[in-house]
Amino acid sequence: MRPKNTEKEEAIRSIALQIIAEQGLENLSMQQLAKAANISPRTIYIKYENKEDLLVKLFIDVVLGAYEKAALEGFSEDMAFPEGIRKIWANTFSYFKKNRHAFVLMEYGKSSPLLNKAFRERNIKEGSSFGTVHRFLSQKAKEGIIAEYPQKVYRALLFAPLLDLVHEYFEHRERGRQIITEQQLMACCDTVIKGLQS
Amino acid sequence: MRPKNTEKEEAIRSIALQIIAEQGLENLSMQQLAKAANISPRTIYIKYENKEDLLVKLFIDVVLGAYEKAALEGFSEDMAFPEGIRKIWANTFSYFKKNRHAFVLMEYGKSSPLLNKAFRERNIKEGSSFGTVHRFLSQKAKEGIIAEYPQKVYRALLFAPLLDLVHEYFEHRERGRQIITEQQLMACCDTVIKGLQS
DNA sequence: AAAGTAAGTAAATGTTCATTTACTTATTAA
DNA sequence: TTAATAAGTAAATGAACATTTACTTACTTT
Repeated sequence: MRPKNTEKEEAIRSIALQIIAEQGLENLSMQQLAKAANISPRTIYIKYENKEDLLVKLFIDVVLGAYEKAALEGFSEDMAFPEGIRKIWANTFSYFKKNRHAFVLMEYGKSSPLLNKAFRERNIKEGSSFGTVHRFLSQKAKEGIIAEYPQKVYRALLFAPLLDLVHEYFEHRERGRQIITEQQLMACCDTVIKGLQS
Repeated sequence: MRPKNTEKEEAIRSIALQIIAEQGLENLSMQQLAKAANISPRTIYIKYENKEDLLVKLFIDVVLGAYEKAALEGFSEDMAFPEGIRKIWANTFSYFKKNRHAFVLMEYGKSSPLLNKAFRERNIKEGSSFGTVHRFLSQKAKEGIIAEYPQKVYRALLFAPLLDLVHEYFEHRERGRQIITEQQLMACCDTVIKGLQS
């Protein structure tokens, strides 16, 4: 049996992300993707059932999976509250700085019904994606270190500003202006931490 | 001269938003839109140059314009810091609760390169969209009421969690669970305010 | 009341889409 | 070394796409 060429699979994935980042999810076509990856359209269908399957796998496995792993690198539930949050912020910023294309598909996850649904279904199957962070926050709340809120509220307070600043970072970087520095980002992180601490 | 039928224009806009919210921007087609609005495809082209023109006008005029107006209803630059921020949060929540379709296109504004570009160009033309809020925050920083940060950081801290919670609100509402209440939202708002205050 | 005109329609245009068909190639296991 | 088989290709398929053409309708102005 002839073995799969993993180089081609990798090309499909990275070029798909590139097209999505540059032209938008709404302008990605299978034929264009095949052409850009220098393969036949049929080859994509050997590796993915159809276009939706490709998009969902790109989003869940390549983008979300890799991001979550990177975000939690060196994080542990027994860290102090500010220490743990700062670790995740720093990890996230440094990961996406090197992976802009992944970040754009991540943002589509908020708007596209297809990706939204895939995200929900994954969370039901595998439990909440950030189980470790969930426990970390519950523990700190129980200890009285931070105010008691639903997890959704923690997530909004702690991570929404972070992702917004990553977006801003790219917005500026693409235009040759260098505005958001790691220092500013971490100052913002401390502000969020301060708001939550009792 | 036969006058334009504004009912038809309104139908195009509201049905386009509905299709985008339910099937995604990537699945909106001009023919489907015409059919759903009970008009000929040609009629859309009387009112809009092409598909991109329609999307940009929907995003900028209908969605962003209406939202910004609603968000600033009753807001004034001389309000106290917590009072002003709470007003914008309450306005935003109550506006989007009644306009879910608009919120979805708003979220696409973060990911879609076309809408992103349109947003940037509008801000250059008309000045920052939230000029009033910009001045409000600068003033509070000058008075030493809040820490000094770039406007981008204020925006990330003050509004990103709000939009994230609106997203969560719909996620729950669509599934028959009623989790995020106005009370929880405003508690979250107070946490953000507390973090920023010196 | 009738001429002028923009709004509106139905149907068609050529293009591009996702996906498949019919075939070739490369690799492994016997 | 060759039979078996999955990986891969080039080209085709029919559907759906954005947009236009050729025409009709309805309103205003005179």
